[in-house]
Amino acid sequence: MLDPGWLRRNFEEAKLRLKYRIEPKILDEFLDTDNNRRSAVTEIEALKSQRNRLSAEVARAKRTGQNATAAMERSKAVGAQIKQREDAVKSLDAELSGILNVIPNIPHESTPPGKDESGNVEISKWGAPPDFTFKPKPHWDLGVELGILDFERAAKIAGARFAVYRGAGAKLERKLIDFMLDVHTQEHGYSEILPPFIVNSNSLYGTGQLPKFSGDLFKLEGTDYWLTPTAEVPVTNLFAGETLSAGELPIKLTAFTPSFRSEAGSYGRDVRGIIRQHQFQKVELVKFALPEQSYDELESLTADAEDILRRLQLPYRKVALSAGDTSFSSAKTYDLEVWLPGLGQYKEISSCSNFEAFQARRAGIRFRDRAAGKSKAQLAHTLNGSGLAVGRTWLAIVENYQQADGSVRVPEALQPYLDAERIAAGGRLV
RNA sequence: GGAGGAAUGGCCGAGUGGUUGAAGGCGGCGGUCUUGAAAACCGUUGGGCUUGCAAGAGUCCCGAGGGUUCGAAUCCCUCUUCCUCCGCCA
Repeated sequence: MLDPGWLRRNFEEAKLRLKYRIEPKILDEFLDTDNNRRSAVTEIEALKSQRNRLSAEVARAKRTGQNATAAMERSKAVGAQIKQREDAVKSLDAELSGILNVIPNIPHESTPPGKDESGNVEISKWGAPPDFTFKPKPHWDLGVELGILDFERAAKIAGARFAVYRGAGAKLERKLIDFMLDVHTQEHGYSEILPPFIVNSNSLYGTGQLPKFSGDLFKLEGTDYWLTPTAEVPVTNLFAGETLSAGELPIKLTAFTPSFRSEAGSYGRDVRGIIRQHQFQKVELVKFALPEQSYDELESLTADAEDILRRLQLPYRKVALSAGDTSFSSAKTYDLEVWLPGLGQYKEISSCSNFEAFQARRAGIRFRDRAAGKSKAQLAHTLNGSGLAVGRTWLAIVENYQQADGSVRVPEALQPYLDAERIAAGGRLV
C-alpha cells in the first residue's frame, strides 16, 4: 500500500510514475474519496470534542451534587449526530482502502519504462548455452525416460500440473534444497527459517497477495487458512506489527518451503513438464533493510541468487523488469533467467524485488533508530528473491547436463551432495 | 474436542463506570554530584489520524471487533492468542 499522505501531496508525480501500471482514473478516484473522507473525519472529531466537553460537565455537576440533566440531554443529541456521521466515515474508509488496495507500488527511478515484458532490459549474461553434438531433449522426455519423473501417476493421485519425482530425481530435488540453504547460510550470511506452509488472510494481505490476487491461491475450505504461494509470505510477516532496532538491520533470512499456486488463468501456458506446477519447491531469500540501504541490498540479494547458478555452472541472464512487468508490490525487480535447451530459451528461475515500504506499511514492520537520536519508528524496507526455484533448477540441470547416451552428469558442486557423478539409465546414481 | 483461567505502555504491575493516556516499580534518555564510574537525587520517557506554515489544537488507541451509556481500561456479546486439566495424537 502506498502512503496516502504522500500520494495526496505528490499526486501529479504519482500519476506520471504509475502510467505504465494503472489507469489514471483510479488515482482521481483516490483523490476525491480522500478529500471526502478527510472532511467527514474533521467534522466528526469536532462533534466528539463537543461530546467530551459535555461529559466532563456532567461529571463535574454530579460530583458537586448539581443537576446534570441539561448537559446529559445535549450530550445525547450530539451522540446521535456522531453515530449518524460515523456510518458515512466508515463507508468512506472502506472505499478508500478499496482503492489503495488496487494501486500498485511506484516504480523506482531506475526501473525501465514500458508496459510489458517488451520493455525489459537485459543487464548481463553469464555462461554460454551448451553446444550439443546431438539434439537435446526436453526434461519431460528425458526425465520420464530416466525414470526420475512420473507425470501419469501424479495425474492419477492429484491431477494436471503435478509431478512425482522418483529415485535419483527425488534425491536431486532434496539435495538441491540442502545445497542452496548451505550456501546462503554458510557463505552469504542468511539465517535459516522453517515457517508454516499454511498462512492466514492477514499475512497474505501484509505482503500484497490479498485482496487483489486471491484467485491465484489455494484456500483451505471452511477455514481462514491458505496454502502459502511463496515463503515470502510467512517469512516477511515474521516481523509484522513489530518495531525492530536500526542496529539489527539488515536482517537476512532464507527459508525452504513448497509453494502452492492455483495457476488460474495460465491454462495453455507451460503445460509440459515441471516448469509451471501447482506445487513447487523453493528456497527463498528475504531481507529487512533500512530505507537508505535497500537498493544496495537488492543488488547483493540478486548476486546471492546468481551465485547458486554460477556454482551449478548454469548459463543465465539478468533482466531488469519494466515498470509494467514488475509485480504489484515491487518498486524494482530483477529476473534471473536460466537457459533451457529443451525449450531453446531463457526462463525465469528467480525474481528479486525491492518492495521499499509498500509491504511494511501493510504489515506494520518498523524500526527505530535510538542511537541517531531519532526515537520515531519508521517503516522498514522489505526485499525478497528466489534463491532459487528448486524445480526449475532441477530441470535446468537435467536439460543442460544431458549426455548423448541419455544420462545426466551431476554438476561438480552437487557431487558431494549426491555422492555420485551421473544419473544413469534407470535413474541410477553412479 | 471438553472444562477452567488470563490478555493493561519497552518490561513488571495497579486500576470494576466520571480530569486515568492510564498509579507504582524496572529499564531508557537528560541532568546534579564525582578525577571517572557506581550509588543517590531531580527531570523526562508510546503510537495512529485530522487540522495548522509552524507553535499548537483536536480525536482515537488498555488483545481484536461490535454493543450498552450523557460518559467505558472498567458492564455485555463475538472472535483471537496464551496458560492449566481431561481426551486424542506424530
